[in-house]
Amino acid sequence: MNYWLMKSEPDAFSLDDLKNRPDQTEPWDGVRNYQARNFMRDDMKIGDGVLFYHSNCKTPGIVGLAEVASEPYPDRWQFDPESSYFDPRSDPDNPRWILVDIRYKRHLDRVVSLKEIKAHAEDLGDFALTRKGNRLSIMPVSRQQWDYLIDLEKQ
DNA sequence: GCCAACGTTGGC
DNA sequence: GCCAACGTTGGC
Repeated sequence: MNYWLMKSEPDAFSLDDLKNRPDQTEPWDGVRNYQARNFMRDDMKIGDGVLFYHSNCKTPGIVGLAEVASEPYPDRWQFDPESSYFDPRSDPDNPRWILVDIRYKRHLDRVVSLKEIKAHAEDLGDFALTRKGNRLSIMPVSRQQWDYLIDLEKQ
């Protein structure tokens, strides 16, 4: 089992939005970054743990838990010319953008903020979230980091 | 709203 | 293949 952190802007799609979806499940569409795509396409397995992170908001941080809920499959918006996610260079026979579904698990009792995570950077070790200039929207989390971050919730 | 970081694009 | 221009991300 692998662990991940996935960023979302709450104004666009929040953890509450995920919770309120039918089956509490949503395709993680709109990813147009190759590194993030590769994680979804090559490394994610059904049941993998997901830290749901709110970015670009008042208090950026981890707000809850989700899980990978599907095998990888093509993002349909890449073929829709009306969509802002349309990619005219994606070949339907060999789709460029691949996603997985994400299912809601629970909210944390409180937000574990980026500020707080940074304060524990030394304990967390190498972590994409706290690396300088990090812009990845999907990143791997080690088991140790997962446990540590969820432990912070209770402090 | 600002701006640093950084990925992508396209001319050459 | 280089690299300047440009667009986006995302913290602050």
